[in-house]
Amino acid sequence: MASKANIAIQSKYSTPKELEVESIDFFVRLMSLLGLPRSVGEIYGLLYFNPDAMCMEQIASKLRISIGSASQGLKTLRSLKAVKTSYVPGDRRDHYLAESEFRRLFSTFLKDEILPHLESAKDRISRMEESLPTENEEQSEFYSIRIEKLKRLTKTSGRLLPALAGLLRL
Amino acid sequence: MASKANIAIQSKYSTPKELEVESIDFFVRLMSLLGLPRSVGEIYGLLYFNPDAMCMEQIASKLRISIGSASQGLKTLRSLKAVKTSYVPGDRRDHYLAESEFRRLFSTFLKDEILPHLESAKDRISRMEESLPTENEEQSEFYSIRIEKLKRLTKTSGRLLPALAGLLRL
DNA sequence: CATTAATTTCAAAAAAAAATGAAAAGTGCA
DNA sequence: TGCACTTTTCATTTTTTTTTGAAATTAATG
Repeated sequence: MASKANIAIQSKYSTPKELEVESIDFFVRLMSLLGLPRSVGEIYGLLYFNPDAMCMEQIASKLRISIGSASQGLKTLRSLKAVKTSYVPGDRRDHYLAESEFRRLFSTFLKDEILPHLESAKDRISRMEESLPTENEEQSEFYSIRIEKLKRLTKTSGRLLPALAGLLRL
Repeated sequence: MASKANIAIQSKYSTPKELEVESIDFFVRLMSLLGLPRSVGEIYGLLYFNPDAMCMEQIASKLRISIGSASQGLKTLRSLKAVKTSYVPGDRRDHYLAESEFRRLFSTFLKDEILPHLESAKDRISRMEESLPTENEEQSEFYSIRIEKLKRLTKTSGRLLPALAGLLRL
């Protein structure tokens, strides 16, 4: 009980309030651009400027969100490889640090959220080609051209997006 | 009144049902990836494989959505430059065709939805720099490095995204 | 083991986003 | 100008997403 964790044993120094607020704001917006819930942005924003690893309870109470949200949010961030856990001796709780390499975050996001859509898009385009009408010349040309454009779109995206993630050596 | 538009005077031929369904499905997903509502994807998907321009009422009734949704959705698509209007003699209603150059759609989307966020991000980072603590050496170095990474992120994005749109000559 | 602390899960509540449709506004034509 | 048709607007409803918190699960410790 003496090692109860709200006795912050090894705290280096604490994030200036102003910096913390701006950081949370920044990442809430960024994550929401990626379609992720506000709580995920809040957690990442809080961790980003924190020199010390934080446990879930600290995160939830600092952000005034429920432990359910915190747990869910951390799960999302873990799956995006946007946080890492750090071992704190004498404390059995998990402690979290922000992964500050955005490249990892984005490439995981691309792999998990975007590329699967590209895959299913390819299937869908195949099905389109099968249902192409063949009777009328002018008619089938119109549809072919449209389908061709969709193919180019998916092909280009499939090449460009991963390249993009690679370029992001931040 | 004789020119009532459901008498489809100049209809070339009609989209095969299967193609239409797949197209709507495709674009509903794509638009939702961009954070746009389902109705916007439905409308664009319907227009994409339609050789003839359609008026709002036709779109709404074909998709079984309200005219309010149709109006809103077309407004969004117009602002993205994803549809063009075409004049139909003897009919005063607006008629819509899909703009099949995706490049335009994406570059408008970037300009309208992403770049403004990048702008405000720059401001936010400036504010962060102002609230950087200066007392402690090690401390301020940690924060500086983090801020530096945010700067690189916004700078890289600001250069990469427009380039991306340019590459998309589909 | 049994206990207690930490975390996850998930049904219900709250909040946010989207769709509806009727009323208001706009538009062209006689 | 006035009428009839078309489109937009927006308060309300519906749907979807997110959050909450209590219960269930998991895991460490004495």
